[in-house]
Amino acid sequence: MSQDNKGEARPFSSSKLSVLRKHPYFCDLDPEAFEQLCRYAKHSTLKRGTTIVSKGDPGNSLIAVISGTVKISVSSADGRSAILNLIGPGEIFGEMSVLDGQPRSADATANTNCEIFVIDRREFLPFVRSQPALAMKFIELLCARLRWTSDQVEQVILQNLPGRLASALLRLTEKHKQEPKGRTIAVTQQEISEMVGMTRESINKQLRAWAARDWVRLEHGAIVVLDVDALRELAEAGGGEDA
Amino acid sequence: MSQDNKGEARPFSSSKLSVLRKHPYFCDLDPEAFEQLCRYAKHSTLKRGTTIVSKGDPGNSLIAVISGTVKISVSSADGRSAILNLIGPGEIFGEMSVLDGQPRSADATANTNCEIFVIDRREFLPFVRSQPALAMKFIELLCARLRWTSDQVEQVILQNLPGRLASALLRLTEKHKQEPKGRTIAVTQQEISEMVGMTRESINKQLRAWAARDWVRLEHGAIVVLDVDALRELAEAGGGEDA
DNA sequence: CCTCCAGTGTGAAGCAGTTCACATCGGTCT
DNA sequence: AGACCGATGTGAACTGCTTCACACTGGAGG
Repeated sequence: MSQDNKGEARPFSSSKLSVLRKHPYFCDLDPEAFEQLCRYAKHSTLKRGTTIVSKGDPGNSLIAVISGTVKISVSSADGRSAILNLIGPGEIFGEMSVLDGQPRSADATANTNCEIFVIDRREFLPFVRSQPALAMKFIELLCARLRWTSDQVEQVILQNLPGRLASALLRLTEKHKQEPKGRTIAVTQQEISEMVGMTRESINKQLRAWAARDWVRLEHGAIVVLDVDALRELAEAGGGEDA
Repeated sequence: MSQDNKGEARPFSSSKLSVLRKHPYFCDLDPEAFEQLCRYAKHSTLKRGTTIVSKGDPGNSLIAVISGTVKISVSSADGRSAILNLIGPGEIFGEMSVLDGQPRSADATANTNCEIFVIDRREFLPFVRSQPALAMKFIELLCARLRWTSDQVEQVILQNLPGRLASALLRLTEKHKQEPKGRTIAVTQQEISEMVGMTRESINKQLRAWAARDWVRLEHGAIVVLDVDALRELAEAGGGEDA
């Protein structure tokens, strides 16, 4: 995997894990159960670009992101790749293989330098079975994932470039809705293009057109959404005509 | 909804429910639990084309298909629609809204005349909570759905027409793998086109080309896959070059 | 400070798939 | 048996996006 796996056997580190504690998936979980879960976690730091899991691998672990972002993607034989999701601090991924025992359905790579916690399937699965409340939490998580992915199918099949791009930007602002006014999405145009399944060049041209109308502002490695309503209208119209 | 909802208050009908009993989701469930589940079920018969649920509705029920097939789809403002899944006898749908309480994420319509059982959320949800084994079953179901949908995203973004079509046919043969030799898929070309997100005309031309090479045989309202390996090769190559 | 290089910006040419316009075919209903 | 309609088959024109080929620019790191 990586050459710099520090802290292999550090079972509990409450300051780091507090990031997880705050997240919707865990915030209203029984404190005792959460603490027990933490005991299984192994810490790792990863450099940008490191492969964490590969599609087809046996899925032996659940991963929680402490800092940085992880890219969930798939790639084709000819090198093109599609980004399915970006996982940020406090979120988890890899739960699907852990829960159903099937191989990994996608690749995961560190999109920036990352800190992660890894929980082994053999320890985690019995724990879920014994904690009905936690099982219900995971059901909710899977439902959320399914809605996210279904949305993506819907957009890619039904909408053209402007519509898809608008939808993708809105979906990303939803996730990152930190400050009410600072709708800054920290993604490159290349990344967006791989999320919506179109070329970077096409995405760039569309974004420039919107920037000229003050719907968005383009920064290096980031996009600031200025006019949410305009984008929402486009997304809902399917992008048919580009006002 | 529909004008011909017969048998509104028929709580138990073991002959009909045996179709469900055989299905992977329920086959190894505790018999007593299954029987109790059945008591909540209400029977309905639906004519082809009937709307069962609409996107955005509150999700108050879980639906099991006894006979016929149900189409899960979404549609855009301009009338185009995308098929997300086809649900056959013994399968269930609508579980997502029941489990997470969010609105329906797609439309469901009777693709043929159908018999269904409907289970109310208020009765079903406490039942899942009280049956950890059933909760784990639903976790597996959600994982399977997520894999199906992620596959669809992957294909639509990464592959061109031949690749997508090949992948879609393979996915459908997987579901219907009844007899080892009779790989007949009962879908119209229109339906396939809405699953892969391309026009019927384009799909028809590609299918004809394959029929000329004896990779498939075209029937009315059905496609018979003759050369699975040829299609698999195309699907894995992403459809790049069409041999 | 200067050198990289990942990220961005932009035009011209090509083509995969759409759109539109039909013809035919098969099953079902009366 | 005829009428009807959903499903299939097919060509010609059109177009949205890709492909390719560049120039630029800002920030990180020696």
